[in-house]
Amino acid sequence: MSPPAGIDTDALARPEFLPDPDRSRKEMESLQRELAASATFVDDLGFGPDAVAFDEPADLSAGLPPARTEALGELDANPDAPVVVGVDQAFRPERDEAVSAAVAFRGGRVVEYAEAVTPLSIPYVPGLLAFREGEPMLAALEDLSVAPDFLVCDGSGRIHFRQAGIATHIGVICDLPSVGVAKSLLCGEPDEPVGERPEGWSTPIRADDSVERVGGLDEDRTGDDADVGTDPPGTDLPVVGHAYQSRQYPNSRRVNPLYVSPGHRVSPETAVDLVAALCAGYKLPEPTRLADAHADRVKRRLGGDE
DNA sequence: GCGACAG
DNA sequence: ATCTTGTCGC
Repeated sequence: MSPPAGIDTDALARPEFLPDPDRSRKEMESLQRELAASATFVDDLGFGPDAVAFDEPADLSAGLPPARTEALGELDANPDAPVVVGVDQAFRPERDEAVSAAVAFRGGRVVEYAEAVTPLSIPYVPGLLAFREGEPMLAALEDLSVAPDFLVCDGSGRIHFRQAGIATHIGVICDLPSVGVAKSLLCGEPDEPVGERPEGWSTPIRADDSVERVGGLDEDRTGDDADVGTDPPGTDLPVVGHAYQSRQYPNSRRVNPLYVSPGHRVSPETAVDLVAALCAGYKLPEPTRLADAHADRVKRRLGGDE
C-alpha cells in the first residue's frame, strides 16, 4: 500500500530556488549553475516507458474525465504502475496570478486533480522562467495527496542556457525524476532540420555556444576520445534533449515538434522515449494535455475578473 | 552593438 | 502565457 504522502516537501529546504523579487539576475543565474551541478541527467527511475504508456487519449469533448480513486486500490490491474503527474499553468494577467494544475495518473487513468492559485512576484525573463513559475508549480504539487513517481513539466529541462530549466528546478527540489516538454526551442541546435517530419521522428538537440557547460555533468557523453575526429561534425557536443514529432498530418507539414529534455534523474534518450509513450494521438503528452485543461477549468471557475 | 530567447 | 471568430485542410 502507498499512503497518500504527497510531495516530500523539500521545497522548504531549498528556498534559494524560489522567487525573490530582491534577487539580482546574476544571483539567479549562479543559483541555476549550482542547481545544474546537483542535477542528474542519467537514468535513475526504477521503471521504463512501457510502465507509463497511454494507449488511448482522454476524450475532453464532454469535460475532463473524473478522478478514479479506486485506480489507487490494490484491486487495480496494475498495482505497481508508477504515478505520473503532469503540471501546467494558466494565468490571470489582470491579477498577476498563476493558476497551476497538477494531474496524477496511474495505469493511464486520472487518479487525482490538484490546483493552486499563486501571486506572481517576478516577470517572465527567458532563462529565468523557474523563478516566476516554479513556486506556483510546487504549490499545485503540494496540493496532491498522492506521491508522484515522475513529473512532466511544461517548459525546458536541460535545454537551457545553464542546463537548469524549470523541469530541472522542480525535479531537484522534489528529488523526483522529471522531464521538460516545450513547444518551442529555447537554445541548442538540432542535429537535423526540424521541418516536415513524420510522426515518431526525433533528432538530438546539442549544446551550442549559448549553453554553459557544467563541470562533472558531461560524463554521460557517449563515445570516447578515440571517436573524436571520426564522427560527424558536432557529434562531440553534449546532447541536452531531443526534438520529437509527436503529431503530424498525412498530407501537411504544419505541426511543429515538441522539445523534450531531461529535468532530473533521466537521460535525454529515456526522456524522449517516456514522452513518446505518454503521447496518445495529440501533440501534447496526456499528462500535460489534461493539466492544461484542468488549469483552464479552474481559471474559468474563478471568473473572468476580480 | 546586434541577435535570440521556455511560459 | 494572454487578447480572440471564423476558417482552411485532413
